[in-house]
Amino acid sequence: MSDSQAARDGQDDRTQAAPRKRADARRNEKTLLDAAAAIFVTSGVEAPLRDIAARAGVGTATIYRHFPTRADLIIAVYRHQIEALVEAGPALLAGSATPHAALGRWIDLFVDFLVTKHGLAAVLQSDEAGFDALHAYFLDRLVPVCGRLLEAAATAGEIRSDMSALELMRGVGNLCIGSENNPHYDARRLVELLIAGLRLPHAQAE
Amino acid sequence: MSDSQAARDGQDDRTQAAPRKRADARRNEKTLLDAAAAIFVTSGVEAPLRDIAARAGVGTATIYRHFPTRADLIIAVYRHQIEALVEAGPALLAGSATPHAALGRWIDLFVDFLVTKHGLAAVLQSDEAGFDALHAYFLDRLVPVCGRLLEAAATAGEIRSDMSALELMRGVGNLCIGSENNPHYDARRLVELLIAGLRLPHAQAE
DNA sequence: GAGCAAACGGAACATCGTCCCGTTTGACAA
DNA sequence: TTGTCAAACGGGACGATGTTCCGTTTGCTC
Repeated sequence: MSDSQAARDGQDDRTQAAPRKRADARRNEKTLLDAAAAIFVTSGVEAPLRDIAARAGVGTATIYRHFPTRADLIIAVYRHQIEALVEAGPALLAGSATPHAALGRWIDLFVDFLVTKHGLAAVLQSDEAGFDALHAYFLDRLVPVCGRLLEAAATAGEIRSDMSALELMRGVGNLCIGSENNPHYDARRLVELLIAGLRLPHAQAE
Repeated sequence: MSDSQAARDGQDDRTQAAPRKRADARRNEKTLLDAAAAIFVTSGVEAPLRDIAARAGVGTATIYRHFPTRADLIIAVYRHQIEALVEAGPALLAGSATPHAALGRWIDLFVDFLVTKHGLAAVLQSDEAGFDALHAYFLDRLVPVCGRLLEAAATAGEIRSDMSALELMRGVGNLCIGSENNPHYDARRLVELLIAGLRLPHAQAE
């Protein structure tokens, strides 16, 4: 639907239809998204807006100007993080020692993203259709990226090749359920074990 | 841990071990539970404590004295409502025109209870074990009561007899998911239809 | 570089959770 | 029954957070 379309060529929509924002406004929006993503990871999606504004170095009103409700902010961060994950895939593959190392780092970023994703689910309880659209968009964008990382690692003989990207991402997602504010459950560690478990016995240490 | 133990033999702990509370304290606790249950139904489990205190006719500090955290209050209301549902079953059966009418009214009370139950799930995200214990307690207590209502209605020839209490309660529970603060989804109406759908064609109007 | 509208920052305000403290009240013994 | 005291109470104070307002700044355009 229009959601996925808007998401795909988002910037075109904005620079095309809208009367073009001022440069500082565009800069602040991006700064806010980065700040919010970082704060969400450490403090959850219910973190005080003051904290986010402070990290971004802007006033609280600026957040309201760009994102009228918290749901708007979370959705924007969600899209922002998906784009970041899409770009991070090839970059990590090119910049890491081995494909498996790249996969591990990408999954780590993916775990960060899941905080936002789960927060989004909590915020969008009432909007089943909207959430489904965002979920479909998330799958469309990230499954291929994860698939390419898996494929590269499998081709290099580092990991077993019978694991689909969808299956892996579901597994990671499930490991992270209910891990917020729970000191007795370290999802990230378990995810690390899962990724480590993908390795084939004869693979070299990275 | 102690939570699950308290869940199993809750009242015994209180009347047995504790040095017996003052009469006004016991009275206020009960009043608070009733008030909170009512407020939860209309405003959800996140309702301001002031509202609950006001309805109960007590000060806000009194809530903290009885229930240090909101989770404690929700858990206590949860137990309180379960006991109320257990007692309501036979009472409705005795006082209603037909078993089917009693079943309908009981399910209506059950829907009220689900607001608390779902709120409890949200609050106890981190305490998987504690929630499981409370969930098991809920099933232990209510499935037989609902079963007796179903049985009575089936024996009276009012409803089909191939519906288990567990299945019905699950269905009702699922109908009520995500219905909070959602103006486009009237769970109670759907539940009514479900209960109406139980009737056998030849059953007399109640 | 001058003017204007857009955008900004931070303080003011409103709401809610939490805690404290002076007062009231129920329980129990004399 | 009455006196005593700890338990319980009410409500206001306080801190944290969401939201809005307004004077100031900043980036576009001519």
